[in-house]
Amino acid sequence: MMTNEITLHESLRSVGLRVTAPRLTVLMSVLGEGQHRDAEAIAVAARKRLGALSTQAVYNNLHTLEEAGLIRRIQPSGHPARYEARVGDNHHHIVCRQCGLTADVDCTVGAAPCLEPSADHGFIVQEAEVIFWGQCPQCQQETNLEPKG
Amino acid sequence: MMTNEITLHESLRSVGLRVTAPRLTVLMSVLGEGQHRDAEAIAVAARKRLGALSTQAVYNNLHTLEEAGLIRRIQPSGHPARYEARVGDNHHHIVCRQCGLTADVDCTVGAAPCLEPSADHGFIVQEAEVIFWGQCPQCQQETNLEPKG
DNA sequence: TCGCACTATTGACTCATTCCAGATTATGAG
DNA sequence: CTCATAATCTGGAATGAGTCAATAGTGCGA
Repeated sequence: MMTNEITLHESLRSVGLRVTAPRLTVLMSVLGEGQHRDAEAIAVAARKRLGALSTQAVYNNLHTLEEAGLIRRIQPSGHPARYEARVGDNHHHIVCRQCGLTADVDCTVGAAPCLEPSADHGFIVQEAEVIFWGQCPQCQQETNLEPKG
Repeated sequence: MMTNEITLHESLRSVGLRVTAPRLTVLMSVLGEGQHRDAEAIAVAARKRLGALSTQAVYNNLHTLEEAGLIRRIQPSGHPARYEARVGDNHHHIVCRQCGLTADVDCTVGAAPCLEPSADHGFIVQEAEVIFWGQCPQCQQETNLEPKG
């Protein structure tokens, strides 16, 4: 706990960011249990520790931390943006169409597979993003319980 | 023109949809020039032909047409949803981070590449979506014109 | 031709996120 | 340690994309 906090403190400083209670807490909330949380969930978690925290501060810090490369944002179609701690490795995500639950997926192919589009239309390609769409275990159960589809 | 309209009329009927002027026009606007347009652009294009059309009707029809499989929706992170006509083949998209311009990309690998995630976490995987992020030619130029990055 | 289920319209409303202006505060220089 | 200041936080208003709900209108099969 304490140790962890000191470590986070250092990683903030190492990327040239000021260390504030809100920032530290937001970072902890992204890194902590229940990965791939959205801004709202992160705000709730952070407020639980700080007592109070403005929504704006949550968004500010999420952006700042993302720009600094400490966290990563994923925004699945039709769901609010989610944030995760794993950065640097290129893994993908599987998202539940119903509830938006998101999980990590390591690509079987190992190396980034189709990151070289055939025709790039003159675009400079910076990054490839792969999202698997499906249904999470929880929603599968709920669907099965209903008599009609 | 006329011929085209008759064809669209038939394809609507073939999927069991009623043919109304708004619906036909929205479909034409998605299919027409300037692919990958967002709802707003489609509404503008449709109004140009019809004189008037409610935003709601545009959204209703986009959903209806998508459910019927006549058009496809893509929603790149941070940009409004875009619609395209190509359906059935599995191609991907390259999106400009700055302006959101979207283009089609056929994957070099041919068959869908990494569509089999290693660990699915109990998810039922329905579909894989690949988005390439980059910078379109237009925005490249504008970036180069600015002295500072 | 008629009726009704499907569509369109209008306007209010939600949700995630951003903008703004003023109050606080972390941090480096002295 | 103290101060100045630029970065950060707060509260509230605003935005933009999209949805909901009720009423009016219409395509199309009988």
